[in-house]
Amino acid sequence: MDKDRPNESWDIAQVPDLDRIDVGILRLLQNNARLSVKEIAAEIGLAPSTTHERVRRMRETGILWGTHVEVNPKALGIGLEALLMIELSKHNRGIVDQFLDDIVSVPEVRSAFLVSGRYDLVVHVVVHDTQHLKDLALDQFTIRPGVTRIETSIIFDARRRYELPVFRSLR
Amino acid sequence: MDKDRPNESWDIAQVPDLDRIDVGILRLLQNNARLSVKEIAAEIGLAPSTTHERVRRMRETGILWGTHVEVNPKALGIGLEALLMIELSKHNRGIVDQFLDDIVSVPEVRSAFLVSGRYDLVVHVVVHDTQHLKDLALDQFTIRPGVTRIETSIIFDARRRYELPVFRSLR
DNA sequence: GCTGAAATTAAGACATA
DNA sequence: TATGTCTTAATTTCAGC
Repeated sequence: MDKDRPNESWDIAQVPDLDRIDVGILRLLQNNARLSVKEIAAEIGLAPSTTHERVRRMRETGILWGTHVEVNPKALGIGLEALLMIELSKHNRGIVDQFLDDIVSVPEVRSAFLVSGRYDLVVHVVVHDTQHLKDLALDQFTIRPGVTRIETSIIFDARRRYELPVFRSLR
Repeated sequence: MDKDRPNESWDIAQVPDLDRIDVGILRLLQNNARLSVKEIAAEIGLAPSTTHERVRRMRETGILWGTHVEVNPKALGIGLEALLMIELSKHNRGIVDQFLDDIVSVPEVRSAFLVSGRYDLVVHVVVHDTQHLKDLALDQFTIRPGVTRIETSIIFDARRRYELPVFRSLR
């Protein structure tokens, strides 16, 4: 769903073929991007060079995008996370796109979703404490033109999965 | 915010010291976990072995967690993402924790947040199409005991940042 | 805590089947 | 498309500053 990525939108007929081995490789790498080709090969029962070629191909065709390390938020002084549920007054395309682009440059913003339903935007932010959250909401969101209402939901607990499921037929 | 990680919750006095160089390394690795130590060293102007030692230390102390590759959702047949806003009837701790643990084992769930405010849970799901989304909502969420209401927000567009900001003093 | 060099291991290219 | 070999490049360790 992010912008500016290679091969983000394939024609449905152009989506590269994948088989069960490819999916196995993807599963391993989504959970640990630092696995060596040798380790992956041993896990899935293929020769390292073959495994290497498959990984290379998936990178080239845009199935595999970037890799990211996870950093412990507490180590950076992040003590609180929240979801900001935002209602906009105007749904003009240009305004909404600009809004998305603007807020993603705010350091506290981790992700921003343009959605259907009661709200128009859901924004995941990370902050130091409640004071910081209040200042952020007021200075960066309430103040923006087009914003009619913000509801702040503090995140008490979270769970994440790093492995995407497969909803297509495999070769 | 995730469970079962090393050093997830440091005492505020025990948070490891970081300096600007460490933060620079973290910034680079959050955007590209495949950077070689040599490349990082060149970028920040340090010797590779020193850089390596800093990375090793941050891994050991739990500042750096895992690494993950990003996979193009379209390559796996994922055509639609949504946020499910869920209201629960009972706020008994055990029930809520169990609920979180249960839904994170549903393949379509990417992340689940326990939050304050109008809803109790916000769940990010990935599906093939709208039919799939309907089935998922009914079969996996509406059906669960304790769920009183679900609002489905389809995600039209999204932006993400992979770099966490720093809200603490540095050595 | 930083450096530079040495040893170990991995990545990436290629010829072959 | 899979494999084994080979070359290049990286990681990781360590003695010295």
